[in-house]
Amino acid sequence: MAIAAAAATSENREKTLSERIYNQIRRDILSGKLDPGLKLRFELLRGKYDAGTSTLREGLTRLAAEGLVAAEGQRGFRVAPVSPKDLWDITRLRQQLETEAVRRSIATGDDRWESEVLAAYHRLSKLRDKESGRLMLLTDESVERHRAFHFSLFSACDSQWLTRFISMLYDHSERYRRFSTLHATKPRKTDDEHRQILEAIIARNADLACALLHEHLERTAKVVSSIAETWQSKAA
Amino acid sequence: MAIAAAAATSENREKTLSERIYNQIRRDILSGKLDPGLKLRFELLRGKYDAGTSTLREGLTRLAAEGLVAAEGQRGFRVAPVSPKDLWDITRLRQQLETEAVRRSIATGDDRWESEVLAAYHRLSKLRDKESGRLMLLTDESVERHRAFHFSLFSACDSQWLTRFISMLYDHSERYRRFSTLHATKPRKTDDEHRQILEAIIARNADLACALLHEHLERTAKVVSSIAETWQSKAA
DNA sequence: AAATGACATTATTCCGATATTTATATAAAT
DNA sequence: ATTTATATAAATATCGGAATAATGTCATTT
Repeated sequence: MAIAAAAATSENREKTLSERIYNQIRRDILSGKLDPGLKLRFELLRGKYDAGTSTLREGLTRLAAEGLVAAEGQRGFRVAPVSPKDLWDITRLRQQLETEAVRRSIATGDDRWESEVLAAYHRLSKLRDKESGRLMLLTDESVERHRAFHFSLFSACDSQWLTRFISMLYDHSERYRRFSTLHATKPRKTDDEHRQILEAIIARNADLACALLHEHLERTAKVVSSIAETWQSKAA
Repeated sequence: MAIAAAAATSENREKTLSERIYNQIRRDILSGKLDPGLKLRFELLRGKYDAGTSTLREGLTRLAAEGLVAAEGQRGFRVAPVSPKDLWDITRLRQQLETEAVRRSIATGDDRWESEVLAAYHRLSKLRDKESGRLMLLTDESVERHRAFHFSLFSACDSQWLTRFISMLYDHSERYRRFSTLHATKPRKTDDEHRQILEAIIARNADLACALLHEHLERTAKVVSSIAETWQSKAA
């Protein structure tokens, strides 16, 4: 079910060129291929993404509404800058919104939901590297499974707006995470944290699950911001 | 300060045609001039707003990202539909986000912030109709002052993301409120509620202020949804 | 009733021309 | 040398129309 939904969003949704362009640029920003603060000139983009200016503007405008690119009056677009303050702002809100969503999920979710969480965790934990035994966090596949796990935690929450906001924040976090992981020296072991959250969910212990999730997000942000010395230069 | 900021957003920001178009259509949707579910054909819009298709698409795309218009693959755009469920979804989130923002404001706000809240309330309460003594809620001026008051409550909260989300939800709420007020028989007296919130803020009583705000939003939503029988037809 | 196919409508996209604005380089002045 | 002014270049913003593709309509056929 979750897999089908993921496939639907990445293929069925891309009916128009505009959608494709939007997703392409989006991916390139989230993956760090386009550095924060980078000026996005149309001449360049037209060649790179093979589309007309109108179509490009549409994609960029949409990304601007999401906060992934910054648009200034008559001065074009640039990749949204990053900053520690922004990271912590995002993290604080994620903590509040995601724990709220988890609570709602636990309150209304059924067995099917539980099994979905379990399945999502299973798919995520299967991503260990054969040799090192560590999770591989930067492949497209693992990024997708990581996202799927986190979202499964509150997939039983039926608030469209809550899900939407969480989704926006998650994507921004993901950019920070990827960006920092590129510069990281030693990877963190997140699997334990994920499993603990899973167990709390299955046990229907909302308080525990939320505390663990809260802490999980806190730690992630700490790791990311600890490698943030190099940011300032790029953001400028 | 708040007035200057408001003027800046409505004039300085409108450097490009795209901005103007976006704001115009936005206003027309929020004010109910464009009914929920209405198909937005380019042929029509080009005449109505005097702009080319590229520019219009840009505006509509932006509005779609905000949720004020619905965009479907190759089937164009339409004004976002309304539903009781959506209203309550929005209301629940507003209650949570705005109370959080108020708490943060009370925690960090200084005297200047307090006086801003007071001033905003004063400007709002001055809007009573000379004859009936009731608040006039549908003029542009009163809509703006009402918004200014609500946002002053947490203007000392420095979270960009929180403010942004609240802003999005507020606008959607406003559409519901306007829409229902058009069909309302007897207007509600909200002035007392506003004043009570103000007093709790000045007293720095966070719990009380949040409880009052929570209740205020609850009542507003109840009034709006009670006049919602006519919705379904329009949304279709 | 369901399926087919022709036709009109609409959405999407690109392109080239133009106006406007911003950025840059050069020269003049203090 | 720093500032100011001016000329030049570069980039953005916009339009309008043409080409393409998808969708919707409706009569006809099965």
